[in-house]
Amino acid sequence: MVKAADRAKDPARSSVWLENRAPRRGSGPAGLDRDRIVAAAIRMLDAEGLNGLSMRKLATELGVTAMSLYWYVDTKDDIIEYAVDSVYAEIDPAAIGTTGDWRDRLRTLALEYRRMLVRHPWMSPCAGKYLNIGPNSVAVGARIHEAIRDTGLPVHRRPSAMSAVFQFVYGYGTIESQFQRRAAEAGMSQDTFYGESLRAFRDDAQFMEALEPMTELLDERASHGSVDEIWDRDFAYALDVLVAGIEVMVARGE
Amino acid sequence: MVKAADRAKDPARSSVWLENRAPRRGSGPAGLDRDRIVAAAIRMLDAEGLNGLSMRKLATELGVTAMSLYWYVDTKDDIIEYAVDSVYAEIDPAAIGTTGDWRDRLRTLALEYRRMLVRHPWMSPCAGKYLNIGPNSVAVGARIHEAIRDTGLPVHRRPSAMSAVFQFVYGYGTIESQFQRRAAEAGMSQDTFYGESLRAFRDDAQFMEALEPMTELLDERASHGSVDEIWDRDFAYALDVLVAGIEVMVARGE
DNA sequence: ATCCATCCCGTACACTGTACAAGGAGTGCT
DNA sequence: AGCACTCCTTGTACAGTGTACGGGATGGAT
Repeated sequence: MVKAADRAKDPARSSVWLENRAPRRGSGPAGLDRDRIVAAAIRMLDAEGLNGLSMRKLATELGVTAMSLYWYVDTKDDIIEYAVDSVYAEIDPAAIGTTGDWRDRLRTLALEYRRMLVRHPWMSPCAGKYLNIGPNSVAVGARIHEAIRDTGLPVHRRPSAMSAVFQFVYGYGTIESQFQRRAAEAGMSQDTFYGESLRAFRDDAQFMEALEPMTELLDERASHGSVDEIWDRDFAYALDVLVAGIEVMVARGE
Repeated sequence: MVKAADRAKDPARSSVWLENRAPRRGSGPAGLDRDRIVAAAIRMLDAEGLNGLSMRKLATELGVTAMSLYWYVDTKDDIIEYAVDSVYAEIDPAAIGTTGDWRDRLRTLALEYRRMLVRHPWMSPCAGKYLNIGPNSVAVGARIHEAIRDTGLPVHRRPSAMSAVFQFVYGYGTIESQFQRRAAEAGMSQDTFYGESLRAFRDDAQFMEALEPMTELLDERASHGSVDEIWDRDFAYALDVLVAGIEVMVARGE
């Protein structure tokens, strides 16, 4: 029998979910519980960011000492992994359905996914660090797969198509959420922060040459509404591009 | 005059590059130098990952104490930000050119970008944490912009199109590099690691239901060559989807 | 000789994740 | 009743982190 501590340190362990199938449940004297721990961790991550989460602070918030947490969890990283899967539950698979136009389903999924990333800015770096395999994320993945299946693309092309759509959503949501985080940290609205960034950019003679062609583009964009509207419109348009691309491939039978 | 330490802690400072325009250069008695520091940091990041980089270890490698580094740099995060921009230089903007079919240029850029992310697995989490504004990254951005400009898309759609392509590349490169990192940490080849992951997945009754439709897909994919080939083919195909989508939008005048 | 900028280092502080061993609370068995 | 046993919680301790602060060392200019 492998001890929990050894399991946690095994580099081959790719996800808590694959090895630790029987989660420790049931609350003890302190009313502790893995779900409660993860929920508190998410609150703290939302409020203070990835670096703001520490075992001691988390434990204090739960009225307990740091080491108590280790009864329910092998590692701090495990908490984060549980938290990552937990927020995937905000994308309700049931609300998407398994029938209807695949375009609509894909768009809804993409939108929900993006919103989730923006709501939890700490998610983006995590998605690049952990495997994101858990009951909730897998459920979402299944919906995505179903939507792609119904496009009519050949089987061996589906993973690529899934990538094309959802890696894009991930990347887009990342940029957006990081931008919002920066603006919030600077104590500015998104719009003034955007303006400030632009001005800083333009003023910097060091980059003038390379930046010149881009300022035109950014100015144009800035005159088309608030930053929020820009995000939404850009995202919708990019999704249209992807859907159009998929339709072309389907028509080509490729 | 704002002191360096205050500047570093100013939450409004979005990038070292925007505020710290006159980099401290020139080597002192110990032969130290910001370029040397950043180069050593990249080596260490490549070898030991994001968590493996510490000021003390980095200093030791340079034959110096930790605090010496702070003469050339305000913060550890700054080193990472310099490192991030530095690896963008691996995508040679000159090699891409500004003429020729935009499709070819886009594909080359995407491929180089992806390779860069895979070469430096620590880059992906960073891209989600920092702004990636620096001379090298801006130069790459300019090439991307030029390629998109030549598609014939209307000006106000270009940012969206850039997002669609490069957020996808970023997301894709992230998944790929993380997968490779996991495999390496587990001491397996990519192929056996892929097989192991599949088996673990399938064996796990807890997720059977949601996973069932996906195993077919994964099996199909596994039978189509090595993991490396799968990455390449998936990526190329997804790029085709995007290019096709852009062409449709151009044709629609949208 | 003095001053000053530049560069480097030793020490110290608050904080991190977590290993380890000891304790308490509850339950069931004898 | 006493004992054993499992489940949960805690105190202490360690090695490591980023970096603030003050003090040297060096070399060139005056």
